[in-house]
Amino acid sequence: MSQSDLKKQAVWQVLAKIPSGSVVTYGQLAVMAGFPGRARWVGRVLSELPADTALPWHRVLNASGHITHPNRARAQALLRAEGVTSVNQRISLASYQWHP
DNA sequence: CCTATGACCATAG
DNA sequence: CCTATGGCCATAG
Repeated sequence: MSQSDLKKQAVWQVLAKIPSGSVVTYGQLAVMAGFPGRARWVGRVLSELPADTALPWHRVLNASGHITHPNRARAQALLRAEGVTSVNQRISLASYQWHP
């Protein structure tokens, strides 16, 4: 078990707790996992998730409420099924952002 | 060691 | 809205 694996697990655990119908930003996820200022790294961790993961990767957006994931259509479809709507590719963080 | 590259971010213009 | 800049940092070459 390497240190980097443990750090990634911290991210996965926080991600798993994000409830359906809400979203968080990469920066927030980084803070919640205990790595403030490392949003970029979090994005990298998510990019390594297997395609068939059960984790809600689609609930993570960039700071401006845009889906940055390569497969935007899929992420948007999943979010819409949870009641999260977007206007012009933009999601209102004010309305959906998760506040633990 | 150095450079390049990201599912990023805040700020400035 | 857009680009540029500086910061962040693991990974790859």
